[in-house]
Amino acid sequence: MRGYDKYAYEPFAVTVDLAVLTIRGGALHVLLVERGQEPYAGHWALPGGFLLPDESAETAARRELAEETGLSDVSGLHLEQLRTYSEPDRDPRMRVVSVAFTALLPDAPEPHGGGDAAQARWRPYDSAGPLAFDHDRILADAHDRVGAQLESSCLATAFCPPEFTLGELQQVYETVWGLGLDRPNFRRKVLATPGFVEPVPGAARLTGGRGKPAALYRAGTATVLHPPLLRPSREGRPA
Amino acid sequence: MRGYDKYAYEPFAVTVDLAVLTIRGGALHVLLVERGQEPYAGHWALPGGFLLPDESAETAARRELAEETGLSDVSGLHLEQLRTYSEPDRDPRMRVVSVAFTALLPDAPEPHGGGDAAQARWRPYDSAGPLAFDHDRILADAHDRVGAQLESSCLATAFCPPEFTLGELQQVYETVWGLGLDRPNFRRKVLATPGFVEPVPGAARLTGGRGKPAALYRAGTATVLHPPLLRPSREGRPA
DNA sequence: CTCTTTATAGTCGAGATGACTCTTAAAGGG
DNA sequence: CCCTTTAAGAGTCATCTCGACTATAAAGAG
Repeated sequence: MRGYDKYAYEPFAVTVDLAVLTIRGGALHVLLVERGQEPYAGHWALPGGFLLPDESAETAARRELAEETGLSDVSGLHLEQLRTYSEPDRDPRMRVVSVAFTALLPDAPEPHGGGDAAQARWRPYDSAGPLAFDHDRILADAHDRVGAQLESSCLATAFCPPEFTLGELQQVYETVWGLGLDRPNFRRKVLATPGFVEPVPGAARLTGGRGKPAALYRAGTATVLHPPLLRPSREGRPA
Repeated sequence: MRGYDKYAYEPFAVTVDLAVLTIRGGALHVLLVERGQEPYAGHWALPGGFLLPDESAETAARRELAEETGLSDVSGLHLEQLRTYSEPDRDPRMRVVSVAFTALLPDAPEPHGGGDAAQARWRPYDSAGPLAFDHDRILADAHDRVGAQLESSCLATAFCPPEFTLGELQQVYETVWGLGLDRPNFRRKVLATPGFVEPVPGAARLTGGRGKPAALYRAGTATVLHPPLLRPSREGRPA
């Protein structure tokens, strides 16, 4: 806060950018909007927008999320600050500082384009880029962060509907991490972690096709995983 | 980025705030500056300042760090973005969005007050508050983040001088976590993690007092701890 | 009915971890 | 000079965890 009254300070435009992730058909998807104006007209970008005068970045992010996804209730969705991007040349027109957020959605309703002309669409994460501005970097950072958080938090349930099977939960891990997990071991680990999931008493769901019906679970009260659910590392031990 | 040309956007003042942490005499300390002007004149605050027109937040943070600590070379110090604070009322004078950083220092030279009149001083973390603005919250968030990062990264060496003993490294963990660790187990764990530390060939240091001289180590090349060094949880297993 | 598919239960060994004990090498006091 | 104190570092041992794997149960397809 030094220099408040001593030096002139530069005014900046402040925006929020959202990396909205969901899982559709076993693949990680991200919500993108098509830009209608220069620069990057016709390119895809992460949804976002300017802070209003009386909004915090969190408030603005939640407002933008509601606008872009068309969901009526975004109050329960997982929204978390990622980091702030402030390189001087990240927007060719002017100095823009952007606070990026990650949002995780359980189901994936088609976005209805928000309130303006730009169309919005779910795109597979692997074929999302190249995006406008530095959004490729933001998206990659969001993926890294979410992948790391799956290890030590109960975040995975944010990708799942209110009631889900352990198979669905496992698919969240496999999809985000991009690798397969052993089903009995995953099950043992999840059930041994108090507060991660709690069984829905009598319910079982036909998973939509063949096979034995799976028991249903709800997200538990815990937020951190103790001990963590570590993803297998490539280098086990170079003894 | 929607609405760039459609809506007016509010200009914001953008600052950086720094939670500069070090360990002095077995206690966590934080660098504070005394405010000379209203609001909060006479209160202590985290060092920080406005972004210059052509600076990224990271560049500004490193510049402020050099100014506030008086260190000639801050290029090697650990500096990391924490999060951005943007509540509309966090500064009573105007709308200020602040990007907060954590910085970790090995040794603790007395700060020489920077280039302006405000005095700067190391304060014990436990008796640091109350601070100006929302800096208590920022400082607490920084402590949480650093504590969590000690578990899964090699960050602890950032608190240590270039050559250090395992006892000193352990004290970093104990100080930040606020609990005692078993020395042989800590030693075993650190040495079993490839790339965490590497021995300085023939060197041993008289630790300054009684006891067997300890071997010296340098920070290794690894950045992540696989597997992590978990802090003991209060609830071991309520079986 | 039989095969396939998916959920769930159980087994087994290697590795990691927590709680200890013991030895070694220095300083300091008498 | 000897003995105590202090801290480093080596080693032990039981337990827990985890990965790999096998087996059983419950559904649909043919």
